[in-house]
Amino acid sequence: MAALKYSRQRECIKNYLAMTKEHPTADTVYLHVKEDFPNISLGTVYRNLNLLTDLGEAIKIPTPDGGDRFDGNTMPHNHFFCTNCRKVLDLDLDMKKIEQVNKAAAENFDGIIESSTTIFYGKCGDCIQKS
Amino acid sequence: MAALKYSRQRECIKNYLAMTKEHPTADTVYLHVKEDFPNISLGTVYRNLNLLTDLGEAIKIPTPDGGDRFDGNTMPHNHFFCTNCRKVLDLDLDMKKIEQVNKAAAENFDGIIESSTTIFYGKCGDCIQKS
DNA sequence: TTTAGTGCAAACGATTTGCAAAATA
DNA sequence: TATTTTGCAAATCGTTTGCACTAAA
Repeated sequence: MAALKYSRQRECIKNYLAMTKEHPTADTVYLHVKEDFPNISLGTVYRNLNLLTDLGEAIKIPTPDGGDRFDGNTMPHNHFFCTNCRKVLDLDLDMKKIEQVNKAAAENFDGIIESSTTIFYGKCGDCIQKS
Repeated sequence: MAALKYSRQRECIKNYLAMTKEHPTADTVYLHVKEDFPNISLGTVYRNLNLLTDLGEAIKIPTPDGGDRFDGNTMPHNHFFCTNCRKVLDLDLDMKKIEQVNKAAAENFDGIIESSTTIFYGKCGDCIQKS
């Protein structure tokens, strides 16, 4: 049910997610979209972010920080979380390896594995240089 | 600093984590430990759960549900999250595969990868039968 | 007797929700 | 006009924290 209706706010959020590479928090999205829609509320941002993830047009990345990050790139790929500066980066990784792991995991399991998320932890290049 | 001192509450939490396989939330731990320590507070449970994870005597598993789960089994292993009943299960998986993926990930990355967590998603055996 | 751990309750940050008004179909 | 989406504010959820008190070393 629930026929989807167009909204400029959602469009703007979608565009922002599509062009940025910084894996923003909901609040960062809010701050950015606010430039075009000064009256937009955080609630609307959350509603649309959730809607987009449900539609498969965005990805929600949980971090050890508590808050989630959002990513407009829905192609299967992996993420790196810098434990020093708390940045989230994309990780270029042969997805064949991931599929192999998924397959291996399915072998001794009586349920159905639909997907898997891997987050890598460590220090990013920037943080290493500064130390 | 901060010399560690014994506490029966912590001991009880530790024992519970050691014997259960259900990957409990902080609240579930609280409810259980309350049977032995009726006056224990949720704050104490959180403090000890965090202490134990810092000491490496427990693992904190973030779920898409928001709340974290805790695991007394600190041996490297993987977890499965049932998107239907929200249960967390252990997954028997050859850790060599995981290490391969970690290694592959490090190759094209200018930072340092210290660890990685993989969570598998799907439907567990119980939920499949019931449908 | 010094230091760490506890219970309690208040505070917190991230996210969700109810509702009347505004936008879309 | 019918239905969805919005803005706002209050509410909720999981977790953390300050403080006076108790237990361990």
